[in-house]
Amino acid sequence: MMSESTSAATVERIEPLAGLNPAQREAVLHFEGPMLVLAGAGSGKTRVLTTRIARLIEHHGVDPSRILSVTFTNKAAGEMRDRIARLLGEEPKGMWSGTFHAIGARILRSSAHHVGRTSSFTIYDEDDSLGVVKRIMEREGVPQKQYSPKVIASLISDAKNALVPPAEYESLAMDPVSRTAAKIYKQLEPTLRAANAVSFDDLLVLPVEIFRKDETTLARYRDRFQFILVDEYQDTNRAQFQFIKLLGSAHGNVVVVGDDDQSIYGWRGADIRNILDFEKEFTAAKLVRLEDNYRSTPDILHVANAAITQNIGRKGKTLRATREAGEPVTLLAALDERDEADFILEEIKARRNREDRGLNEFAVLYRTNAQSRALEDALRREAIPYRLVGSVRFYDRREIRDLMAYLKLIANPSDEEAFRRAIAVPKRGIGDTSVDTLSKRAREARVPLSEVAAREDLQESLRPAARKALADFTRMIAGLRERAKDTSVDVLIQELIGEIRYVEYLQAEGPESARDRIENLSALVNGAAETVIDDGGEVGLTPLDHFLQRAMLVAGADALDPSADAVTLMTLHNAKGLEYPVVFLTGLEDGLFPLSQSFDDPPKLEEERRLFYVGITRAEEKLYLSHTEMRRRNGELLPSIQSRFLREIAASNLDQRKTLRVSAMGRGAAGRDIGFKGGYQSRRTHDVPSWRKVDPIAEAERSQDEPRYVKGERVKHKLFGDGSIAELSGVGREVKAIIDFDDETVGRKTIKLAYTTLERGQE
DNA sequence: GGATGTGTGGTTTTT
DNA sequence: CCACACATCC
Repeated sequence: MMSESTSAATVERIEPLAGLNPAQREAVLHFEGPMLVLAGAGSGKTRVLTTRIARLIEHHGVDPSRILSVTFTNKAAGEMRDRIARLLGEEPKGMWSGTFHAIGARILRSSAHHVGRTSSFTIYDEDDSLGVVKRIMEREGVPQKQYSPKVIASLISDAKNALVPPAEYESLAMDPVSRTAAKIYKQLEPTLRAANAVSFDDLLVLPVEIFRKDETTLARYRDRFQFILVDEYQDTNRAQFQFIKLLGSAHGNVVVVGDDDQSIYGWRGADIRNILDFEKEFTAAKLVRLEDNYRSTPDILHVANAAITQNIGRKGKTLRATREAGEPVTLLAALDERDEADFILEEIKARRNREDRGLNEFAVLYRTNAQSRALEDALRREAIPYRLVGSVRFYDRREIRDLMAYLKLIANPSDEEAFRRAIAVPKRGIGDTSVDTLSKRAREARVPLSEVAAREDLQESLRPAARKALADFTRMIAGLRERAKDTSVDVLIQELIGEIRYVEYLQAEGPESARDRIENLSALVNGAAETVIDDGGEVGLTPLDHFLQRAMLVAGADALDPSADAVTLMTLHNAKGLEYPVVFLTGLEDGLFPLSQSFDDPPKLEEERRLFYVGITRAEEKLYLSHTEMRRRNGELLPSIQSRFLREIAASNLDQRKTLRVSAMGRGAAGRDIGFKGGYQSRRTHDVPSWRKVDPIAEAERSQDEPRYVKGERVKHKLFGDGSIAELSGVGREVKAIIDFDDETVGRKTIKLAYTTLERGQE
């Protein structure tokens, strides 16, 4: 295996263009000027990109340091680097490659003063930013009950990604929610600035702001990056477009590669206009289409094409198969998510033996992270190793966040979020009320929170005990900050853990959970040790800054080690850009995939369909599509309807199968016992026999067409007694009623009507 | 200030 | 089903 790839690389090195089809060759040979490459799934675009970069360097003599290559994940950036290195026989030294966020952070480090930060600014993740939003809302007296901080934060995030500044946003805000968001947005920037922090979105927005504001800085980067390449261009947002435009429009040497059919980040601000505007902004851009698919069998591609042609808004492109015919695509009906997981498990075991496959050749994909659970249970039961991508990110674990807060505070004394978290854990006699007092003081005196903590003259309102605790805390952080100057990050973390007696703290709160958590701590220490070796920061970052930055920007898929012998479990979004011989695409049920939120919103539904298309095209040899008859969702067992996406594919293209439990169910009452195993029975499904759900579509429609209850109507509930309907909301199975019950101990309740038996009142 | 318990609300996807 | 905000008590 090893020697094989080495020799392949040697061959490539001698003739890198060999084996390219005409379209690929055209894209590779293109030298200067703009180019848009529409690359279908599996059409060899990574190869095109890497070969082209290698050619720029080797054939055209372009210095690697003049190349900027933007990828969607850090892992993709690393892989691209490796492949180029193999083509060239040496590292492309000085080439910048990474995600927009990583590149933005890098630029910001050296130009931070333009936007009121220092080079050790902290990057706030979503949770941190949400915390800031909440605190501003509190300060401004905005009731969080009325305006959800999450909604406010996401409106602000949308505005940033569309490059709409606070003042402009305010002038556009008409409804109460947007007006509230505008108010918070206006305060957000000064608050972040005071904390010497930036949000994720700022990593894109602030560089653009600097480029626009400061011609010298812009010129520096524009002159440096003579050749710009952007992968996964369909998922860029407006801020990213501006970024590219500012850097690239002068010389026009910009190549973007994308596939409008795989645009799945509209909810994050990705804007399909970017593809159309590219040809407007970069006039006379060359257009190349890669439509030959080298990845999947004809059967799989057939299904993929059938699915995606249902979309109206697309440029239009058909994948052509180049591989030989293989197995048909299997459509599986399972009883519930457990049954589905069991089937997948059996198939994996069978194929592993029969076809001599490694576990890393299998991937199980799903729409939502919550779906991983049944799959994990099944795999764990049989001791089959698996790898969960994304989900609870390593850095999101509580124990890691705790320590990271300390590290952030050590690196950046102004970081208020970090201060708050660090001082709270472990408990040291300073609670929220004290911190709030200090924080208020800090704002009045216009100094960072940590300075108030260090200055006794600003703490007169505190109890003596709290003062003492605060002084100890401040001294400890100062000591660690001093240590950080000449200590490696891993050693620093170890000292920190000892200093705050963190292991003892974890053990005190639960001996059995402590084991896992302590293990994570050593993983953090190991990770820190590796990062330092890995690459020296070139912008004069301290090792700690560098470590923190990396930690904040890793994606779920970045950690994926493809060589490990384990089944991969991940969301469809995480699967972008990956491929596997055998793919299971699960949970194809209306309301889950596509999600019900997209039903009455055609653009959203099309995005869901593109996600489906992305999933299908991950498969090389064998694809399974599965759905269940019923599924547990948020602790509720709900009957499911086969996804409309499946109904769009002609049955003749599919090998249709049922699990034993589903077949048993169809035969009669016996199915019920098999279906509902102990504990699975839900009170809301009580006397609705599952096999009666053979035509759930009709049922869903029926319940939609009949507004069976009206506001004010009197009803009787089996448990809660009589009451009257105060409010009705939702459609179909989602109809909910708020009912005021006469019994005052019951009071007001919100009830989902579909599975509750209500009797009509007498009045 | 902090621990413990209860109600409530929300729940898609992620750099 | 879970996480979180809030209330209550120590």
